[in-house]
Amino acid sequence: MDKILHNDRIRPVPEESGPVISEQTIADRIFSAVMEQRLPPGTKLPENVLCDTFGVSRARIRRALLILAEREVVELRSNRGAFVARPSADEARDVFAARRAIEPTIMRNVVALIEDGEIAKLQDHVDRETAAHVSGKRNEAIRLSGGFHVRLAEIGNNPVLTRFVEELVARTSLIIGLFGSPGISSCLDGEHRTLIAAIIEREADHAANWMVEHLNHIERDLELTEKVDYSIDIQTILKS
Amino acid sequence: MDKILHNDRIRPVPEESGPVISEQTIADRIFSAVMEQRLPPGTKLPENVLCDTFGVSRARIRRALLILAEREVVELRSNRGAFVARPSADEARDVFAARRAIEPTIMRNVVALIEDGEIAKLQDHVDRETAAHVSGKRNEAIRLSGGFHVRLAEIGNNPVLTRFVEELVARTSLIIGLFGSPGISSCLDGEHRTLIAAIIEREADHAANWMVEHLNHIERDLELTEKVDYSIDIQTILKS
DNA sequence: TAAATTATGATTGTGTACAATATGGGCACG
DNA sequence: CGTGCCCATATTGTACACAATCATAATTTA
Repeated sequence: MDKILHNDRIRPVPEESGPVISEQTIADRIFSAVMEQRLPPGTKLPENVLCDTFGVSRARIRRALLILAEREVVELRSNRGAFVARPSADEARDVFAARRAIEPTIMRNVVALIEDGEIAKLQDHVDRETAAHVSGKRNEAIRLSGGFHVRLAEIGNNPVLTRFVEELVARTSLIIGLFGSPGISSCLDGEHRTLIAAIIEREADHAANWMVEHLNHIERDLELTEKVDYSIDIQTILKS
Repeated sequence: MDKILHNDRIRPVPEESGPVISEQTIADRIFSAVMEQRLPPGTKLPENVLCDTFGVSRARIRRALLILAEREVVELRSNRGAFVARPSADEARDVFAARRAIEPTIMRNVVALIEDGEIAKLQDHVDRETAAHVSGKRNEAIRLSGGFHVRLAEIGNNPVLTRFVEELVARTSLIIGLFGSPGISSCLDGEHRTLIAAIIEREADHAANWMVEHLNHIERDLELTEKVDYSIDIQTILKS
């Protein structure tokens, strides 16, 4: 298990990548792994393994884990360690509600601010999404799909909202991993194209409304029933 | 300076308050102090002072500071320590834009979910705001004013959005401290009453629009020009 | 006298060692 | 044979001490 985590889920950092590696970098790498569903919800993240993986001391790993806990993608249980978060169905609904609150605004900002070069890049991005889909590269497809929303947030040019969206997109990956049906996600890149079309036409209202619809569709394709892992809940309940 | 920080800005934790004090508690206390403008922007937060203040080891203080840095209310400068954040004018605009994206949604949720008892409590809250205003208790007034928005978020019953609002309200306190004219804030509790009126009438659109207006008014009363603190910038620029 | 430079002190960053706690297996007992 | 208890082990939490870095002040020189 540890070996698998070490060798596969988080790739060891290359030796030539600078003398030290910051906790921010470590957090980002784990964050990316979560976003790409290489680290499934509930995965234990032992400090030793992460120390070996990144070649740093425990102190730095602990800071990285604390950063991730603040972003709600990692759960720190006292004296038990760090785990990739397992959002509940309620949390999932809250995450989507939050995205519906924020991302329409981002679409309006994008329509107001985007330049032609950026539009071409967005279309490129969606092309890569489609390519990943048809060639069955699931991780790649998931990464690009979330990255599209983050990219829009960046174009929207509000770092505060961008940070929120980054967090929400990562949590959405966890949610899809927990509540998603495996085959459903094949329609997402199509909707992304619809969003781009609205952007091109500079139709802020259309763009905002399509974003809400898009998020609704993603949420609707989930099975948001409490698949409680009883082995965990019994433990937690009985201890308290 | 350190003595002032120790004795006044952050009250020493009472001795009887349990054997240990968690980093979350420490972070919350500093967070509250920032929100109440007891800790002005740019204030240095030396680790050993905080150790003495809270009676804990440096390790815990460092974790608390990292939590606060993630919430963007504290800035960690490498090898120089922790400082209360000094938002730029651009950041200030972004914070208000983010609030305009999120808080109208919260108002809609409030209108949909609030119960009569909660309405009475909200009115109580605003009464206390007014009382603090007329009696000149500036800190109290600021705390209650921000707390009103957080309270609404809690009633909105979406913990994800609530956390975002908590952060944005705290950063708004810093922004008002930096860019606000001292006497302006006397109209806020009046607008809060308008918001409550819209909630009572269950007019979701009104409530949402009034929230946007309210946030616009707060932002408009600021002087969002870059008041660069040259003493700081000169240092940073000349060294690099 | 003023500016530059070095030296000193204080503060932060980091690694290591130890203590506390939870997990899992073995053992006794019902 | 199943259940409860206890001990060994592994992992996390915490404190301490040392190293690195930066700010301040004194000193020297032009």
